[in-house]
Amino acid sequence: MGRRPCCDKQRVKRGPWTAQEDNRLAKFIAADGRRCCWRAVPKLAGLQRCGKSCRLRWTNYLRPGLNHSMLTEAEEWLVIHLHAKLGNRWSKIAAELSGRTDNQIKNYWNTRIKKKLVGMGIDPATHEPLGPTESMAPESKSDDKPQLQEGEAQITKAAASEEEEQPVLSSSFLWDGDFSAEREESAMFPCGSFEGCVEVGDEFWNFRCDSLFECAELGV
DNA sequence: AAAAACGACAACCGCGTGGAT
DNA sequence: CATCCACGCGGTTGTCGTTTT
Repeated sequence: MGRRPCCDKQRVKRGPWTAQEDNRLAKFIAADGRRCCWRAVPKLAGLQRCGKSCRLRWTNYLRPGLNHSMLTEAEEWLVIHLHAKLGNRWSKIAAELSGRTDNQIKNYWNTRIKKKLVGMGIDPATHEPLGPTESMAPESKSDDKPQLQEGEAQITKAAASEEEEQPVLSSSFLWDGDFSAEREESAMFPCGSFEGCVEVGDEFWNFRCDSLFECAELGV
């Protein structure tokens, strides 16, 4: 429909941001940058970037409170679980994880989780088993009291109070991957079941896994 | 040691949406 | 109601570091 481009691509700098640019943008936004629209920000902050680029840099990298470390196992579970529920709604998924951005979640999904799921025989798009092994389907275990099987984890949203019983999210997914080679700081829980609760934003999520499963950085 | 391949992530792009006029 | 504008979202690409050959 003949939209106007977001910026003059001829005059605007592109590519990776330098520390100096980061500094300028962060200082400007911290001062009173959010009182004007993003389009005006680069001009006022003395940057040769377009407003869109500034907004992206701020929201994905410079914004206070961002967690730039790798996702924890609990966060990975949450991402997989939320993706099964929401699909590629990265911003919605990111909103459930404090200090994470949609871009971060999206990249993590595309580069790591996707491969893990494929390696486990699960279609990342549908969360259904790949190939003819239909018996692996999560729906096939819809008993009232599901007994978690080898490598299976369950995540439920913890009730906000003792009266409030209904978990907003409650389901399980198969997990028979091996993470042991990936994180040195990980702790192995070689047998039996392991349960915990992790704080994500202002909410608490319970998780449980039986049998061989690695749990890292959970702080529970 | 050098080149090629691969992986991870930052950044860009186009489109949709909602508010203002 | 139509149009403009700013912003946010999701998909894609580019860049750089690491690993493999």
